[in-house]
Amino acid sequence: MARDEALSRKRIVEAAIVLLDDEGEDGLTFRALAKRLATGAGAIYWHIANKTELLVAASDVIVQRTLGEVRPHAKPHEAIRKIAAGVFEAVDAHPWVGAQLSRTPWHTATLQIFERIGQQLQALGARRGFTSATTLVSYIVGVSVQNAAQGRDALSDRAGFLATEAARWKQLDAAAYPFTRSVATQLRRHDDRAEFLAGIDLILAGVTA
Amino acid sequence: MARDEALSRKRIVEAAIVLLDDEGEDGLTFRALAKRLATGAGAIYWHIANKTELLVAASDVIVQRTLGEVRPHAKPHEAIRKIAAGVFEAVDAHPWVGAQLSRTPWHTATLQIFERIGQQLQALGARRGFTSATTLVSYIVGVSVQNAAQGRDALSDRAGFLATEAARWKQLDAAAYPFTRSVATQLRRHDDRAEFLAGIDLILAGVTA
DNA sequence: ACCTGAACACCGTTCAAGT
DNA sequence: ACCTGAACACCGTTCAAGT
Repeated sequence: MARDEALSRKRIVEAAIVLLDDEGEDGLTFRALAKRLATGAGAIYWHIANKTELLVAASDVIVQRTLGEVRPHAKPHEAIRKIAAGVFEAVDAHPWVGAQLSRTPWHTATLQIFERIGQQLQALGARRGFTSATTLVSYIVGVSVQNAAQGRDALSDRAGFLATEAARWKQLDAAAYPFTRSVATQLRRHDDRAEFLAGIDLILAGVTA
Repeated sequence: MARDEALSRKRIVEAAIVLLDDEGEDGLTFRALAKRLATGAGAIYWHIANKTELLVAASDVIVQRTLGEVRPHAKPHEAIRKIAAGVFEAVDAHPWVGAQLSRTPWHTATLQIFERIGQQLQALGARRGFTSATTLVSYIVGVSVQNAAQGRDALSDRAGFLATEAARWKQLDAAAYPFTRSVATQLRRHDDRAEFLAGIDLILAGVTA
């Protein structure tokens, strides 16, 4: 639709998002994007400086949209969990956003997450707001990115993947990997999203300790 | 030196590390690597399947070396700080390792960090060892990656960079960014490594709460 | 002002041909 | 068994030429 509209930065970024979601990060090429926009590859450069800027703009759109959809919550602790879960799910749904967030930290997208978290920490009466917010944002972005990066192997058969991994952990050298072996069973039955939120609770326990 | 030795997986990986450190991640090409090894690009493929495998092998070497250099410490809390600081500094010195760690989580390198942290958590008597270890490792890897990613802008003139950033934060819209504005001063005087370790302490406070 | 598309300077990877 | 290097199928980006 709207294939005959004039080219614009907005249309280009939106087409890039669709392409990234459809084909993955490798699928975004100027040639493929130009084809979808029914134009030449060079035309895009009139509106966007380069591929980096395009990726930044695309992931900013996703993060902004995501945070806009996170409803406020009266309890700060619960509000922080909702923001965290929102980012986690957004990066899970758009794995290419994860790579982008870790590549350009403290730009618009991360700063918006930082602000939202910080406001809730203030409401919580946290003493060391800066350190607490930094820790939480780093954790949220870090886990989301790592989750998205491994998602591909595991997506189709998550239970099977975890079972195989757990079996591998159990066969590790007993002298070198005692801890990993001892928690292999927990790996098999764990849920990434729940584990991520448990980490949020852990950090918040430290913040309010 | 040793330029006339036979090609081997080990020599290739070591040359790749030097090249990555010298020229950055973009500097690692099979052509450049072949030139340094005084051979043809195709020769490398006899020993290494592809570029991904080469990057994984190279970052495994760095992480293994790093963890080997972290001296044990009688106090678990202090030991965890030392492991964390070791990874942080290694990724800071070899930024390309960061990208690799977040790209392939739970492979050899990350698993070794997980094991080392987990052992200390057991020594600490932490109840929920799996969740605690997962949270700490995610945080350590996440922050290290994000720190390495932004390092380039900031490396030459760290104080100036932070001052500029802090000034930018203070000029943000007051209604939309109240928290960020309120901590701008702390950004200017903060130290990345100290802040990172403060986050470790925060999480450990939650673990033992 | 904006678009086109060929051209440039690269990549990772393959593979026939050598030793 | 191992190495060579040209060739293939791509990239991001530029730019003269068009409208």
